[in-house]
This record gives sequence, structure tokens and C-alpha cells, in this order.
Amino acid sequence: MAPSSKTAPELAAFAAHDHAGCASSTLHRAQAVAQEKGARLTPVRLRALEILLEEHRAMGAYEVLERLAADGFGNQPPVAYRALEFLVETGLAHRVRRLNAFAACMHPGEDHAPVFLICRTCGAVAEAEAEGVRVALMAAAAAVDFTVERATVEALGLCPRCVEAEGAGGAA
Amino acid sequence: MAPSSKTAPELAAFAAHDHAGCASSTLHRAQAVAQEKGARLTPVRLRALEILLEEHRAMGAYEVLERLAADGFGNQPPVAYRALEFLVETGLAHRVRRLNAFAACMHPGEDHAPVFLICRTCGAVAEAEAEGVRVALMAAAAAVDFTVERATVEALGLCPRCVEAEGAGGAA
DNA sequence: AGCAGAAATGTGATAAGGTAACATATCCGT
DNA sequence: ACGGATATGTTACCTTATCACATTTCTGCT
Repeated sequence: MAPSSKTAPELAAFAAHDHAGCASSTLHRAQAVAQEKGARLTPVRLRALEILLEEHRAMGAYEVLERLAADGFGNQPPVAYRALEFLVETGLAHRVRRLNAFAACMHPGEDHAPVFLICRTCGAVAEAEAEGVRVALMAAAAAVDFTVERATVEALGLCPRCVEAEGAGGAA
Repeated sequence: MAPSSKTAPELAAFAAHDHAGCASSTLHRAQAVAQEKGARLTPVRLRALEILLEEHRAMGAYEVLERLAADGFGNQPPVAYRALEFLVETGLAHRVRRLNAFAACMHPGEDHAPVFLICRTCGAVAEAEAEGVRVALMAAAAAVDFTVERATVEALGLCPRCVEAEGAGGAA
């Protein structure tokens, strides 16, 4: 059997990089952030975050649950949802609504405006920095006296690799 | 009991206005847009759009389905999902992911960058114009060679009325 | 008009995503 | 050690969404 039970077509970032390294360094930063905030990064929560970081892609709650259960934690939906909700609240993970999925935050504690770029072909999800988007959104909201507390910005399209593949194979 | 079978706390725009008027004029524009595009605005589809326009708020697929069924159309989920999907594809309606809901587009055919402002207190949803957000998003995507095809931009927060209410009742 | 293919609809079944509610266990300040 | 707050485990259930397939309706073509 293959190492992962499900095929994992979704690479987190579009550029190749040292997964293990970036995962562990992000994990360390996440732990520091949690401690700073006084947030309790308990075993289930920590493990959930590790799973997201290891896979380095957007994962459904049930998918995370499966892994948690395999590690000896409860195997009921709330187990995963609670851990993930905590991570999102704490800013250690994000929810990708278009995919009904969750992904570890790559910049924990940085107070950023996460924007997700989702490739419709390979499913890869990248967390891009886009302060400008936040600024523009705030301006638009202010224009109608709306107070923004949280924002979801997600773009569906083609990642560099797939746009090339499509351009070559599709038209030509 | 109130005139509507379900409580409808969600006013579409934050400012009061002539619902019936804006609904019917939007509907006419939508029909024109559909014809122009060669999109078949069949009875179910048209009725689904009417329902969204009449209610003038974000509605769940099952909620729309209920109304469609009451009007003599099929009462199975695909009926609603297909009609709604068509409307979204054609740009006559939008999907509000945060609410797992759909809302009629208020500017059909205008090629706009819809941004949804969702009040977490009263549930009102407003479709705001935000060309600047689109521009910023495109720029951020271009920076990593990502090609954007569709974007979802949603902000959760407080509408003018609720921010006032909260400010008064909450703190003070 | 008659026909073939495409598009749309109706329907049943079921998958996937998400919560409510409640009991139990653990942590933390006193 | 005690008591409140926080976290976890578990049962049950609700909502949202999709698949598959039969049937109908539309469209362009001859």
C-alpha cells in the first residue's frame, strides 16, 4: 500500500521546497504563538496542526479526523471540528471555504491578510500575502459603514504549472 | 404568526429601499443578459431567480427548493442545485460560501467584482462593489504567476445598524 | 415535418459536511 | 483538596451536496 490512504494531488505552495523543514519550523513558531497568547495547544490540537503541516495541503475535517483517530484520539466528528476550530481561532490554521477544508497557516502570529489561491486543475492551495486586498476590502466596507471583523478571500484559477500544461495541451 | 413561513431577518442591503421595484427591474435586466448570452432561462431557473429576488436575501438551496416544489417543480435537491448552479454560472446569482447560500446578483451583466458583507448579528448580506479588491487580488496572484478565474470575497462583521446597537447595548 | 443529438428535468439514493447535547475528565487558581 | 472553567469523548442527528439514471424537451439539420 502507498504511504497515504488517499491520493494527495495538492501541493501546498506552487514552488517546490523542503516540506519537512518548513513544516517543523512553522510548528515551532505556532507553538510559540500559542504560548504567547495563553492558548492551550493540547495534544489533539497539536496533533491536528501537525497533520495539516505534514500534509501541507487543504484537508477536510473528516480526513483530519481519520488521522487523529488513528493516533488514538476520539473518532467522532466533533473531535476534529473542535481542534480545527481552535486552530482557526488562534490563527494557526485557516479554513478554505471553497473546498470545505482546512490548512495550516504558514505565517502564524504575523497578523496577515490570508488570500488563498486554489488551482482548479491540480487542487493545489497556496496562501498568498495580500495586504492590498485587505486595504481595498476595508475601504469598500467603510464606504457603506460596514465593520469588517473577518474576511475570506479565495481565488480559483490555474497555478503556474497547470496554466502551462493547459496552454500547451489544450489549445495549440 | 408572521407572513413568511420562516423568519427572514436578512435584509439584502443595509439601506431601506423599494424591494418590489428593484427586484422586478433586476429581473428584467437578468432576462436581457441571459438572452444576450444565449443562456436558456427556463421556467425553473427563472422561478429560482425570482425567488431569490423576492426574498432579497441569501437563501439556502433547500429553502429555494421548498419554494420551487410549492410552485409545482420537482422537490429533490438536484432541482434546486441545478437551477442555482446555472444562475451562478450565468452571473445572475452568487454563492455566499460562508453561509452555504445563494443570492440574486444585483448587477447582472455588469462584469463586477462582487464582495459580500455579512452581518454576524442580523444576518443581512450586502453585495458591495469593490473593483479595488479585484485589482489587488489580481496583483497578488500575478506575483506568484497564478491565473485567477473566479474570486470569492466575503467579509463578516457588523452592519451599520447592528454596530450601533452593539455599541449602545453592549459596552456603555 | 421528421429525426438525431444535446440539453434540461424528475427522481431515488446516498455521500459529505457539520452541530447539539450531555456525560466525563482534566486543568488551574485558591 | 476543592470548585469552577476548560477540554474531551460519544451518541445522535441535521444540513448540505452529489451521483446515477430514466424521461422529457429543445435545437439544429435535412
